[in-house]
Amino acid sequence: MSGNQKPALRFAVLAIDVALFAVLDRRLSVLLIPVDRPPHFLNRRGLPGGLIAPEETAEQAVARHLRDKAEVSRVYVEQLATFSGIDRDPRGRVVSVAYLGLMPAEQAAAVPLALGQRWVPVEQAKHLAYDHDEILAAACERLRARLGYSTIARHLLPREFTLTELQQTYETVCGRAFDKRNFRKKLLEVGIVHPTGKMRTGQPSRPAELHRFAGTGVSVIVLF
Amino acid sequence: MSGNQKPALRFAVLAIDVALFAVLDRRLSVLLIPVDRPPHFLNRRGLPGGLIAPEETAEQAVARHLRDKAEVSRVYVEQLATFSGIDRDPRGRVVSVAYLGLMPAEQAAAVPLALGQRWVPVEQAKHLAYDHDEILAAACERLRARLGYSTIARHLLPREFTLTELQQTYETVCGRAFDKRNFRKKLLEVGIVHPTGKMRTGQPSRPAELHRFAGTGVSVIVLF
DNA sequence: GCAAAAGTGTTGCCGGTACACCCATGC
DNA sequence: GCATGGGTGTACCGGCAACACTTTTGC
Repeated sequence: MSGNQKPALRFAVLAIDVALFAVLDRRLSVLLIPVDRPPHFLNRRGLPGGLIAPEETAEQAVARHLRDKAEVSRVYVEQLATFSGIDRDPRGRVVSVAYLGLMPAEQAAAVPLALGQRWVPVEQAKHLAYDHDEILAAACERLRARLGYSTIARHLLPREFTLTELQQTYETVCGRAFDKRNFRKKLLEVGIVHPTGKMRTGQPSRPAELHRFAGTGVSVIVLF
Repeated sequence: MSGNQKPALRFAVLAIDVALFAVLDRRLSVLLIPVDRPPHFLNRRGLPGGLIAPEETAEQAVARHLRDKAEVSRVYVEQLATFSGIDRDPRGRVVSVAYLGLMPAEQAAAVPLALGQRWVPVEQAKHLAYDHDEILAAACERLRARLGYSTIARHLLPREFTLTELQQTYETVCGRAFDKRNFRKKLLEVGIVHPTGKMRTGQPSRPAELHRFAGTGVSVIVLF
């Protein structure tokens, strides 16, 4: 381990893994794929991922693997952390750059399940293969934190949404309730969402006004 | 840049880079080493770093390179982000896990400069080799942010310090002044620092009481 | 005794939180 | 007309920011 080791220019095996979240049925859920790699992992589940090719960035690898393996495209992702534990993959040394991804519920519902992949509520996503428990825990923690000081929630919702839907998204991810009046006041006066004038009708209740996030992309704010 | 380069660098090589900070002479400074790699980088400077060996984690690689190259040991480091731009190293594909490191001023002053390495105020650390400008910018931003909601500042100070030294450290990193009474009140009532009873004498002014950070390690708080 | 930095409390204001009722629609 | 969720305003309280003078030492 000390400096008298010859610089090892051998191939590094570099991978990406993605904790892709959606709020489904009022639960924070993560997309898991089947893992069956005898002798170490039999009938387990894990996060989607794969190797980084020699001529692509980690971000491009994320997009490629989500497209090819999960038939998922146009998702928001951001880098989480890199996991370099020596034995994280028992087959050999694999260093993984982990990403946090988000999807609106409707888009998540349209993800094909033919490949055995499933949306699983995070509290049930335990005993994953490799070190994916650890990656998932880091991703959850990061998501919860970012919700409070960024507009990242926009990527968990469709373009237009009601304020109740927005609030429920926050409540589901953060695991606690917010006061309806304070929540609306805050988001509107900070100016990160604004009303469209359109109404959502068809429910057996008073119609709700549809809103949109202001601007594009994720910006930094202070919400709570 | 593509696969037709020489074999040793044909696929991704994994490296670490460290933005190692210290507050010296009331300036936030970063440790830079000389970079002389014809034909791309002549007489430039860059962050210390090096390759990750096959049997060590990224954290171990950081410790090893700092020890071997900069003769620096026992520093606090935390992972920053991974940089995987395809052309970030013109010699070939190198993916780098970047780290943020911190040192107390006295320890930084004791770092040997024989190897050409220098502590450089961050505002003068421009035009670095590779993508190190980008890494350094990310590190500065992260350091400033973490100062406000963690006790990370403990690693920029010696074990015992005066409240004025602590405040100056915050002011230097954040680039703005704080009110003396409010600053002390906050840090003391939150309980992250506590007085030792010892005094620092020898200056031509009233002696100041020495303080310590409570507990060990970095914890999460809200300061401002 | 003078220069230099240490130490110490109070007040006003703003923002966060707690809280309850009427409204519009589908059936 | 009734069930369901949508939408709205106020009052209190606590935390943050602004602010100036006295104290202790070295020289």
